[in-house]
Amino acid sequence: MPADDQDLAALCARLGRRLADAERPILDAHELSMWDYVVLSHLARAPAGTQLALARAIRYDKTRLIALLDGLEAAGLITRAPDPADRRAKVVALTPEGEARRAGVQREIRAMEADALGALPEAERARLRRALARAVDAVGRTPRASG
Amino acid sequence: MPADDQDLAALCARLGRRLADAERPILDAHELSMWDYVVLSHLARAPAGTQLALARAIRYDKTRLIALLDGLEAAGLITRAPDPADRRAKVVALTPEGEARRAGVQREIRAMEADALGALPEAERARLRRALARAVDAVGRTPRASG
DNA sequence: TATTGTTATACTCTATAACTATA
DNA sequence: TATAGTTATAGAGTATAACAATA
Repeated sequence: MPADDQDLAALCARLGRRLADAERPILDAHELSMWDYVVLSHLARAPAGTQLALARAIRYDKTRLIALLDGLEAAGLITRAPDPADRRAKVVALTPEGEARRAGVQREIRAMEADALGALPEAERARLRRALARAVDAVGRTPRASG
Repeated sequence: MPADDQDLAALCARLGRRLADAERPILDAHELSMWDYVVLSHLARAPAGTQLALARAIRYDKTRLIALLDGLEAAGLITRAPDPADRRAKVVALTPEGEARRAGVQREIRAMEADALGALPEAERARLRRALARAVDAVGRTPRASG
C-alpha cells in the first residue's frame, strides 16, 4: 500500500491509533489510563495551574477531569491545593511519585516507539517527531472557525 | 510550546484531532460522516471487495459498517452486489456519484490542509505526508502483541 | 452577575451475543 | 461446523444541565 495519496488527518489517525494500541499494555502495567498519562505529562511540562486551565490545555472536558484527578490524587500521584489568590480554584501539581511514575512510563513508551518503527532509520524517526511538532505548532497558530 | 519532547502518539493525536475538527464542516456540507468518507476513500483506492474485507481494511467493526453502508447505498454513492462466487458475501463498489462526491470532498480537504499548515513551506508539508506514510507502513509491518 | 469545582443526567458511540443463510 | 451479513442488546465514553461556594 503506497498510503502516500491519503489525507493528513487519515494518516495521523492510522499512525496514532497503532501507537496508542501499542501504548496500552505499558499503561495498563503501570495502572494508568491514557488520559491519566496525558495529565501527568502536561503537569511535568507546564507550571502548576488550575483545574480549568489544565482541562483547556489538554482539551479535555472539565467535568470528566474531576473523576480523573480524584483517581490520581487517591493514588498519590498529584495534589490538589486551594489557590490562595482565588479560593474557588484548585491548583493541581505533580508529586515526586507522580513524576517518577510518569518518567518510567515515558521511558518504556520511547523504547516501544523505537521498536515499532524499527524499520525506519533512527535519523528519520527524529525527523518525523520534529516535523509533527512543527505541524502541531503551525495548526495551533491558525485558530480556525471553531476557535 | 516546544512540543518536541512529546511522545509520537501524543503528537499524532493532537495534530489528527485538529485536522479532523477542520474537516468536519467540509464533510457536513457534503452530508458525509467521517467514516462515510473513510469508506469512500478506501473504495476509490482498493479493488471492490466484500464487506468483511472492507471492515478489516479500515479497522471498523463489521456490525457498525452495516448501517453505514445502508446510508451510503440509499444515497446512491455505493452498490452492494451479491458475490457470484460466494452467495453469503456482498461486494461493495463505488458508483460514479460516489466517486464524484469523494473527489470533491478530497479537493476541499487538501485546500484546508494547505491553509491550516500555511505556516509550513510547501516542501515540508509534502515531506511530512511522506514521512507519515512511511511510518504507517513501518508499524504495519511489525504486527504487535494484539495482532 | 459571572466563574470554579462539582454532581447528576442524557446522549452517542462502541463492543458483545445471538440469528439467518449459505458454505 | 464454520463463515458473511444482519439485528438487538449492553456497556463505555462523552456531552449537557443544574447546583454550591466564591468572585
